[in-house]
Amino acid sequence: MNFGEKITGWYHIHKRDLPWRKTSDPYLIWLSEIILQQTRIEQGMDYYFKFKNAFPVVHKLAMASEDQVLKLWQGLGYYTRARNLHKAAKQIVELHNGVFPNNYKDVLQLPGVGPYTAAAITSIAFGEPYPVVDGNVMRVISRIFGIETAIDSTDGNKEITTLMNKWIDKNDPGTFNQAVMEFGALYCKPANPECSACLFKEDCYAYKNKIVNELPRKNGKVKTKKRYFNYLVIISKETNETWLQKRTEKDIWQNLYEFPLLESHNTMSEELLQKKIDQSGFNGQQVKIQKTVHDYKHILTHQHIYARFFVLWLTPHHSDAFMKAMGFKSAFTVKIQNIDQYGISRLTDRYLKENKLNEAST
DNA sequence: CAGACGTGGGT
DNA sequence: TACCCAAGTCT
Repeated sequence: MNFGEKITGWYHIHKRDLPWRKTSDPYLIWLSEIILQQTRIEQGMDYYFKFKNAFPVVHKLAMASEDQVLKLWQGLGYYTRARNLHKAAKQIVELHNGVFPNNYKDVLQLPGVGPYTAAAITSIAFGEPYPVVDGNVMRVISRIFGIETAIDSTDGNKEITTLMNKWIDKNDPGTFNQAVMEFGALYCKPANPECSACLFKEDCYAYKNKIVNELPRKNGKVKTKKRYFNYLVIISKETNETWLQKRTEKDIWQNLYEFPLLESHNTMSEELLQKKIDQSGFNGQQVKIQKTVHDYKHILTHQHIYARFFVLWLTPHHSDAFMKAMGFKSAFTVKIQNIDQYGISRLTDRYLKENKLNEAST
């Protein structure tokens, strides 16, 4: 069986018409690859166009601020990708004179670019013979060739890479790579694969042995943690302002903005918050919890966040003292109508969309 | 090398 | 509901 010929033949007939397949610009191919890491095409598509429009060339991206890049990335998740994208653009301008590097070794040096992405970019844009090994490829190869080694192990990855190296078309590695991925996305899917219509029916180890649903094998899974986020939505009606702060810790949503946050080990009641305020040294009489918006359960891969938003009304003068007493050192005021200029998480975005801050009087 | 890191869709 | 997973990388 000539796997390479068969799968590229299939690809020429079945491939989807995707925007980043219409270009040979390594910058745009890189952009699409970063956006598509761990992300479905339907989910990343809009972002590809947004970034392409805002930053048509790498130089423009390098000139932007990180805040601008994160704002545009808002809602896509895995925000490290956005920060690295920006960092890499600056690096290309400074180290490569604004010209996108044209070989595997140099591309691999860019922040946010690992073995998969470097292989994808250089094979597609420059015809370098490096095989891609992503989730699709691991699934397709492990099923057809019967790799039973766990794919989330070093050995498993190595076995897949060896087979891809064996079959890659040195004359057109980009097409071969995309063919395997496309086949994994459209036919050899994780659940309910199209085995009855599959051109590898006669060859596929998993199909012949009736273990399609057991391959690829995987080892580990991680436990999910519960976290309790208590946001303080502080409203100064006199100035139409609220307070925000930037998440600078090495944690989720790094460098995005949010309301001042009190994280706790358990649910925080209004009474408990009131108590914390009293204990802060701030005169608790001057602040009243107007309302509490709770029941926001925000689900991340390995974290369940139970969030509630306490709405507090304070005069500008009192809110200043309040923030100081409560220990929010880096928080700052912002006009309510300007909040949408800040990059925020889906959770904060959802709250904002469902609650009008300046109509909090009811 | 195990654990982090988002979001949304499917079963 | 809970769990899986999607064109991975970094620490």
